[in-house]
Amino acid sequence: MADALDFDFSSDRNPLFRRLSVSTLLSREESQAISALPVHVKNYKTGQDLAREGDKPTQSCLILEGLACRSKAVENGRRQIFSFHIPGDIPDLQSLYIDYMDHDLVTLTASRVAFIPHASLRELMLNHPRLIGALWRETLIDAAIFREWMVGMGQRSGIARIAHLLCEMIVRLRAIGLMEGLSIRLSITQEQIGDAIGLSPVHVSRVFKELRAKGLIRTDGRTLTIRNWEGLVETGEFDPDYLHLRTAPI
Amino acid sequence: MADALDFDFSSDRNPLFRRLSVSTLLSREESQAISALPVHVKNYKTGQDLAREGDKPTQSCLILEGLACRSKAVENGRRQIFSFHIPGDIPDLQSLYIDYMDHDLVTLTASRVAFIPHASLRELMLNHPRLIGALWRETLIDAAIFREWMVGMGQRSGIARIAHLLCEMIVRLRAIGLMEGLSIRLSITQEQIGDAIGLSPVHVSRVFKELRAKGLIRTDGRTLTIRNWEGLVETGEFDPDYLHLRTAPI
DNA sequence: CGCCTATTTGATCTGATTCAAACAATGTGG
DNA sequence: CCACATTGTTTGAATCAGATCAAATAGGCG
Repeated sequence: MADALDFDFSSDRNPLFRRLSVSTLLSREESQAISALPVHVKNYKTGQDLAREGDKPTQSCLILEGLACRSKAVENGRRQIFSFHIPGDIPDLQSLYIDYMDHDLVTLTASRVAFIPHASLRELMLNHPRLIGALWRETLIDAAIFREWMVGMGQRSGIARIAHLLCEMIVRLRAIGLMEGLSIRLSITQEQIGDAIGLSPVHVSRVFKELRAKGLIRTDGRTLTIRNWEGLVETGEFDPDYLHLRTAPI
Repeated sequence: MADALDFDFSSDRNPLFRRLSVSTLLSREESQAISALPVHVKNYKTGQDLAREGDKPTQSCLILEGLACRSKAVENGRRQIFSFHIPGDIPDLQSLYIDYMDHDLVTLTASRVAFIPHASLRELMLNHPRLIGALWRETLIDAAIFREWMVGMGQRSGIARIAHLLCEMIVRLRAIGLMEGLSIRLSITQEQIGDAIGLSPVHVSRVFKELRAKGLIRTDGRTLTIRNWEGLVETGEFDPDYLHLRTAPI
């Protein structure tokens, strides 16, 4: 973006416009209506709550910069992470039609987030019915990703699950221009990866070692570099269709 | 229903009306519009496909009788079941805004299913905007259930997962009047339970033995009887909020 | 009845957890 | 800028939950 401190919400640079454009060809009027949405941008540090279990949000948020996750704490001090959210994602769009949050939404890095009142989104959809489908679809893709994670947790081995998650993050980050060459900045700890796919942090570490040993990836701090994409895809039994992104092959 | 061979789609007996009424108080007009939807009822035997991975459905279906599940086959001959669907459920409502099926929808018992064209549903929502939220919400609850299953697969022990699933089925069946006393007819094989929560059929059997030994349930063929609801809830760490059903306590 | 499909039980094996400790990286205040 | 604290990663050893393999029962049903 032009300026790190401010966002350009004008028509075709608007992050929401860009997001919905992936699936839906938007008209000038629709695009302008989106740009006219009243947004409220806020900065967050690592580990801050964007929404908490039990909240009844009156607005949804759009990640502009940074990384967030949705998670739920469980009895024994454990927690399950349901999804990681990168710029362009609208992680709590569901709150538009589900009264209260049944999970938390937390930043994982310093982040910049735009909030859009539910009332404005509802009005937008009433005036531009095609946007109903475009937004609804976002929540459906969300569910499709959940299903894919369920397949992993239910049926795949540890190494396949991690390889799959890495493939997913690579494809998604690449789609929004956040891959540099063959590297992504994966701002997630191994413990968080474990919370997401149901493995202990210790085992995540061992699996990473194995992925490195097999020559599939290289890690340098939090930077992840692909060494063998085909191999990674095969190991993770990864098929990007469920992301509904329609990107070029790597 | 009055007649086993036919369904009453008139206003307040209409299964879709009843379903949406759980969350939304519907007006007379809305109710009539729902009743006026062109539906096409069809009977199925056990194990038939209602939709297949790769399909591009032009209608959504509503389960009237019987039981269905959504599942996805994986490489090694395994499969993951994502959800079980009981009468009143609209298991493929997502196909309204997601072009192709990324999983299968299959009957698990003889079933009776009503199909509603997507075009009619879209028109219904355009004429009655409040129904947008009512229907969208159904897909969001769907995702909420996925999240809860993810918690189970990622964080809970085998016995907790099965207890949780049993609690879920009990609460859902009870909500539609399919619990008799403290018993439900659970028309699911132990193997299918295993496919749903990521356990081998052998282990499912052992866990059932344990649940019986603990005096939590009784099984008689496919009939499941609650012996200790509190205990079952505690074992499964079950909190029905995620179902968004608002039913009386058992 | 006899076939086919579920469930149960036993024995063995293994992927992943847990506990523990060392090590590396990152951040913080003096 | 260094010393120190904190957080994340790695490695080893012991253990365990659940998988796998194999075979015996038990139910449904044409």
